[in-house]
Amino acid sequence: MEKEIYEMHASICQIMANAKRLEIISILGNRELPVGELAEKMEIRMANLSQHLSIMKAKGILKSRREGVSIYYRIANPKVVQACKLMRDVMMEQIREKGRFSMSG
Amino acid sequence: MEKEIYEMHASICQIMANAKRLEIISILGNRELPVGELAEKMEIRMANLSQHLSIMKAKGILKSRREGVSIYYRIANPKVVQACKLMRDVMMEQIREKGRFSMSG
DNA sequence: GCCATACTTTCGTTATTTCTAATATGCATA
DNA sequence: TATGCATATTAGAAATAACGAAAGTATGGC
Repeated sequence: MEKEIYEMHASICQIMANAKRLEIISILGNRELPVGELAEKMEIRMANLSQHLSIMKAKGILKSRREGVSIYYRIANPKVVQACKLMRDVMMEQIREKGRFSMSG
Repeated sequence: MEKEIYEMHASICQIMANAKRLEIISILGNRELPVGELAEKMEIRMANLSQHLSIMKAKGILKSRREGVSIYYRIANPKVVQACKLMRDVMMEQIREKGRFSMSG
C-alpha cells in the first residue's frame, strides 16, 4: 500500500525534525565519536543524548561499535548528510529571499 | 547562535516528518493543483488538507496562487523534492539490506 | 444583495514527542 | 567478586502536533 510507504518515509524523516539530532548528524559528519565526547560537544545530559542515539540507531541512521568501555557512533549512510544539506540550503535561500524565517508558522 | 540554526533547520525538516505532507510533495511534484483535486487524490478531508497546506506554505515549502474560486498550490523549491528522494533512497537501501524496516524503533 | 462553491480558521480532544531524574546494565580492572 | 566508569533504559511530566466538526471568508453568477 502506497500510504504505508509514506508512513515509513515520514518515520525516517522524523529523525531530521529535531535540533539535537541534526546537531548529532552535523558533529559526526564522516567521523565516529564516543558518546561522552558527543555529550560534551553538545552540552546536553548523557541520558538525553543516549535516547537520541538509540532512536537514530534503531532507524538505521547511525551505527555503533564498542571499543573497551566506550561506544563509538557514526553515520550509517552519507545520503542522510546530503539530505540535511539540501534542507539547510532551502532554509538559507528562504532567509536570503525573505530576510526572515518563520519557525512557528 | 549555532543552536538557533539547528532549531530553524529542524522546524523546516519537520515538514517531511508527516506522511500526508510527503504525499502532498509527491503528488505535486513539478505541477500545480487546486486544493479540491489534491483532497480527492489523497482521500482526506479538505479542512485537514488545508491545515497541512497552510503549515507548508508558512514554512515556504509551498506557494499558491488564486485563479477565480480555486487556489493552486505548487512546491516552491525543487531541492525539497531532491531531499525527499534522498531520504526515500536511505529507507529503500535499509529495506534491501535488512529485509525489514522498523518504523517504531 | 443572495446563494453556491472553494477553501480556511478556530476550537476541543487525543496522540506523540521530548525532557529530567532515577535506576539499571556492561565491561574493565583490582 | 567487588568497584568504578561509560552508557542504556524506564517512568512520568510538560510541550507539541494532528484530527474532526463547525463556523468563517472570498469569489463568481444570478
